[in-house]
Amino acid sequence: MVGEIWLLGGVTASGKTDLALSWAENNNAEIISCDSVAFYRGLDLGSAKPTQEEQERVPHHGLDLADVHEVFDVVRFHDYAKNVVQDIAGRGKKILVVGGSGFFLNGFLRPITDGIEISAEVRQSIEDQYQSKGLGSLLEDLNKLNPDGVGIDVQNPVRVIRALERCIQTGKSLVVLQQEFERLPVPYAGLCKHALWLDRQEDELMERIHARTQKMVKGGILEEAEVALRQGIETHPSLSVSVGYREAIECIKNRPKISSSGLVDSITRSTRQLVAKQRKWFRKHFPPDSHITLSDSTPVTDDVLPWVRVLDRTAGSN
RNA sequence: GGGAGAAUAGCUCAAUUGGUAGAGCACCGGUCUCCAAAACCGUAGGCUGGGGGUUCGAGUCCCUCUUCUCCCG
Repeated sequence: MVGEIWLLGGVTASGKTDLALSWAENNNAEIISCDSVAFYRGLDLGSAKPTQEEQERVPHHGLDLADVHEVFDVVRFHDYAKNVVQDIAGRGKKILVVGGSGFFLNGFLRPITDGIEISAEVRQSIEDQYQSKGLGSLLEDLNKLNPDGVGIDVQNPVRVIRALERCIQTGKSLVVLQQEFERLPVPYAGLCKHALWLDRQEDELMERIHARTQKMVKGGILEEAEVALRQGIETHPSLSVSVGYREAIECIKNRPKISSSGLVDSITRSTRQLVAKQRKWFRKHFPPDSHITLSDSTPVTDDVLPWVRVLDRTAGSN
């Protein structure tokens, strides 16, 4: 694959959408949205999905790919993204990936999944064991299969379940699986990769978050959440607790106890928590010096953006 | 004007008959190869509204001041 891919990350409400649109227009690019909520149909307000007009300015991909009762995880996303990237590159255009979902963005830079498919039987039996016998039982099994140690967060059920699934499915120890994982080839090989992430001055960011939340509530996040509830969002483990929808669902269930200003407050708080987590994530996983703090008082032009070229590691090295 | 109750961590509240002040949430920090806007872990935080008294010892009992809530006129 030959072409150029530009990864634009950033915290929520930092101004990714505006910057992405103008950059894409100036640089002959198409946009791939990398937002773990915007993948889903019907979740427009909570994800601050680009409007119809915005989508007409620049071709968009990565939006409205699944229904809320499905799980569109990072594997499915990158299966999809690989094809889209190839298409766009084939048309001779640049690819601008935009989003705040760091884990998904990371999949453009390095392997993040091992490709092991867990059978429904294995998955179900471990889930049943967890429900009936608890985490300790899973840990016992995991320790038996890994006499050399497990090296994972043993207090986190999600981590333990994933690890045990892999050991049972493949018959290999975690150490071996880890070694195999480290030898996986770099994804999107051959593409010239660049990365940048946006932050914004604290006072402006707080204002933008508040404005965004009010727009969300006034625009009808409750109605959106009611539709999503009917479509089964509650069976989705992460969407049902994503920023905006968690609070809206709680509000719907407790009517009329929660006021609209209470809803704005709780969504604002969750958004700030998300921003804090995103900052930590980008600081740790994106290249050093690839970040810029935007401010209304100093508008940026394309030529001052600190894009950092990301060189592929050779397989097996660190 | 009279009566009752309350005052403890940033917030909501705990603290057995008086015995070294705790929790949840928030905040801050950290972990994570497929639920990632998820999940998990950790640190910090209080002269218990002010002042006085009783006691070996007071968040707890007594007096007083301040503030707030409710009730009666």
